[in-house]
Amino acid sequence: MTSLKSDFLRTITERGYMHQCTDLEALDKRLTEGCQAAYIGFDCTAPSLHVGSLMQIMLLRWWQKTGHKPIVLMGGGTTRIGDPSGKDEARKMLTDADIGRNMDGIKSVFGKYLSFGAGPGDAIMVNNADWLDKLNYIDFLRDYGHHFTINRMLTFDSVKLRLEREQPLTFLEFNYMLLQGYDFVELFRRNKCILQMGGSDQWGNIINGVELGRRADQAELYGLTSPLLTTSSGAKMGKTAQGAVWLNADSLSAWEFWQYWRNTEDADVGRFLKLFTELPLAEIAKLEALAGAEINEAKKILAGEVTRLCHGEAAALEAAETARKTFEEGASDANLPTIEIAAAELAAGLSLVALLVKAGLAASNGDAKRLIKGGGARVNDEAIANEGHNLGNTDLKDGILKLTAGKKRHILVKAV
RNA sequence: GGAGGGGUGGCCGAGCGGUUAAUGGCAGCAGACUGUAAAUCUGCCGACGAAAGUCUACGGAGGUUCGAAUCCCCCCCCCUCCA
Repeated sequence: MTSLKSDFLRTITERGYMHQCTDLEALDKRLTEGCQAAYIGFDCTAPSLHVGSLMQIMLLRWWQKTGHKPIVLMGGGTTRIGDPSGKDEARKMLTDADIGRNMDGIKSVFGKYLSFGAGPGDAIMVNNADWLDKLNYIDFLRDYGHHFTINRMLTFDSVKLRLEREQPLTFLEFNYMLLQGYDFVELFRRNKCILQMGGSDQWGNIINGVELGRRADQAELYGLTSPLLTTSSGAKMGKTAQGAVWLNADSLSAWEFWQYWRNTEDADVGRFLKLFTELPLAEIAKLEALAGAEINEAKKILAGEVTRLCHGEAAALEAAETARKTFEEGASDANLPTIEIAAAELAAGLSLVALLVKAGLAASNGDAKRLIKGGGARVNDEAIANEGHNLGNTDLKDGILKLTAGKKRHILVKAV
């Protein structure tokens, strides 16, 4: 591995992005011969990407930083089919309108990580609906179908696992890999794209593209995957109680995003610093060596760096400061998530249960009661164990009341 | 088309006429211990209701019964084998 000559491969190997590569040596050589194009495809299944895609985004960023051209492929066409990779069941069909909306939401995040333009090293964004939607069924089968054997397709995990688990796999989904394979060939033809990257669950799909390129165009294409990320305790990356850790600020606030990284498990700090920040490796080595409570400093740096990339410097600093005041001083900070309620409603006496629900700290009245009964509810940092507790104007301090559920979830309630 | 096996709460998976809002596990929430970590231990874990209680839930629709997730009929869906 130390023999790698290209900046890109050396960097991503050192930092832990590398899982599998179709031909590491040949790709390494290609990359030393000047600017190349590579792509990663993104499904349009939700209005925002989440941290599960962050490693892929960082790969494209390193790709560009090391002198190459990134292509962001929006799966406007393939999302109409649905990738069966790693899934036990077909996803419900998304309408074209949903896909369009999702794509609009997803697009915005790339501008923060990549520099787009018309120059040779500038990133571009393409939508595979542009070519997939126009495909003619019979033509496609005749031109490309004969390059794929069912025998081979059945050996890919996305298909094999479904069959082994006796879960249905529809013909629609079965076709997905052909289309993704065709995407690669299309991007090779259009943009001289020679590399497709993706998560390890995309290996089969990527291989199909590489092989199709060789068979159809005698092209030498490459594939590279990143490892599936789990936390040290085995959980899939990017899930919290509230759901996925979204990258778009309107899906998840910068504050919550910062908090997610701040709460990284000790054992993951070094790994995450390498993958999700651009700090030099020497500095990361020092940070991850911190023992005991000191590693919290490394977590703050991690949170700050990742948030800065995704949400900007100002948001990152603000989140850090809010966290400092809230957790280290035990004070309130005006930048904590805030909801507003009518002053009259509070003056008339409002139950703590109702307010917890209103603030989103409890899912239902029953949930709120359980929270209170369990000793997890606090008003202005004072624990309240009485389920029937009522709040009034006297609970306001400068027109604001601090509501807390558990140790970490704080909401400011502002009477207006 | 034929034969057999299935569809249970976010997931896995018991139950197979009442005491079953439905065992158990996972996930989740809260508390304790800590460092806004992990592990561990404890409690909670359908909705509404102050409560009594009411409602919703075991693929869908009917039926039998005092009473059904459990029995019967029809329908839908999935899996396996056969044609």
